[in-house]
Amino acid sequence: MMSSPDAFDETRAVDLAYQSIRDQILSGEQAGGEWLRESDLAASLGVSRTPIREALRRLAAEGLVRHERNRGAQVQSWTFKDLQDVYALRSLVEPWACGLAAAGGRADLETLTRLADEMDAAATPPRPDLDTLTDLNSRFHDAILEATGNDRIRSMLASLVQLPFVWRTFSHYNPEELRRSLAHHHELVDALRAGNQTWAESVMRAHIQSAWTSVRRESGC
Amino acid sequence: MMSSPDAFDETRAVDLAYQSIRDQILSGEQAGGEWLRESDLAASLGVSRTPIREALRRLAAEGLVRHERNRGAQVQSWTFKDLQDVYALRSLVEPWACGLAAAGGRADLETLTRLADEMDAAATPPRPDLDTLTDLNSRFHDAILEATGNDRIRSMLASLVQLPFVWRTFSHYNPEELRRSLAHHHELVDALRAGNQTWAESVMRAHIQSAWTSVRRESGC
DNA sequence: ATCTTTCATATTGCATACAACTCGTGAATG
DNA sequence: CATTCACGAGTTGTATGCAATATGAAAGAT
Repeated sequence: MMSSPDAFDETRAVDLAYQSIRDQILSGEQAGGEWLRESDLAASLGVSRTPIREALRRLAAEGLVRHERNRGAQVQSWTFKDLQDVYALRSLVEPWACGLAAAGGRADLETLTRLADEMDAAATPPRPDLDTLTDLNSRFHDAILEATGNDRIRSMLASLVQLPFVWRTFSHYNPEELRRSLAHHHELVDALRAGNQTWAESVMRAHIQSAWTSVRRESGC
Repeated sequence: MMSSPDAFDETRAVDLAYQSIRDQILSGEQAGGEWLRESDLAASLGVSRTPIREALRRLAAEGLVRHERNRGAQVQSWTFKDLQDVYALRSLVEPWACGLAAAGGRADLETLTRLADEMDAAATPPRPDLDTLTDLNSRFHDAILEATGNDRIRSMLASLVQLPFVWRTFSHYNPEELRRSLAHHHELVDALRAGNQTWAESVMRAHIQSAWTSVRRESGC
């Protein structure tokens, strides 16, 4: 699951540990609140505690695990308020970034188009492939952020989107919502191609608000 | 310099290392691009390489140092574009957060008033005390973010404001700009007390744009 | 002379051993 | 019976030794 962005070298013990633990968390294999014992992880991955510790600290910095002094790390557990906070921030920053990308005219329209098409394909099989959709979706959004030329936005939002990951946003969509979400992506490409800042910003805002509505409904709050 | 937020325990080697290295960077003692050798730091702080490594990784996650595989860590060096990116993001997020705080009405007005007054005091001596001003300022801004109730905003912006730290924003102000900046703080408290979202948001935006103008002028760009 | 190869050195990456700390358990005490 | 204290098992924190990797300079080939 979750293709590895080549910055990681599987032969390195730290990266192996980081990815493995991260996948366990994002896949829901490890429930929130679960303790992550260094010895256990080290034994199960066949490395020593040293790289495990480093991986855990990295994950703590990203907010995926909670670190307690002299007690260890546990999988971060999320509340509805966390989701609320994340979507509030995303719906402020990401539309703005999208507008910036449109105004700058540096977006990689070929890649964006390809990603949007691939998402269409991943959605059509008898059963939509949620893992692939999630992966393509995050790459689509990241490609837009990249086009802003402001790398700080990317790293800031990167840690934000991990929570929706855990909640598996796409599994909350009904067929019509999924179709609408995919349509938004194509509309975003058009807005970027037109270089229309307001249009791009508005579509992205609608896109996120729409997602938030689905997530909120499914959260039962 | 830089009062320690009690989350740190000076008896712990990691925290000692983290704070020490961080202070060296923020104070400008270590120039950008300088290599941070684990052995050197370990020897100079009287601890082993293990906690040094952990501190360096933490600083890397916060963007203060740059880590290169199998080569080590060097002090992150900043360009004008980095400053530009940071201020662009701050002037989007922080005014919004300030408006949120005003609408929420949960701001700790006593503390904010006290901080603003203390900054006035720190600015009046023959020579303004820039270190104290910087410290009080970051606490003032953080107190506003806290009032939003959205903890993610705080941690997000925390990593952003470190760069202006390095650039020692206050040393760029001329006397009139300093006076205006302090006046903004008092006006922010009034806007928050009035619960006026638009007012609070606007003052904060003006506050940041004003700072950006000073910084840009002094950067010679 | 210039380019390539080899090797010494410095540095990080990882494994392991030991120290310090946390917390539950149970005995001792009021 | 309730409370406190002490202790021991389990876990994290730190130190140290060794392996792997990168860099630069010297030697050799073209």
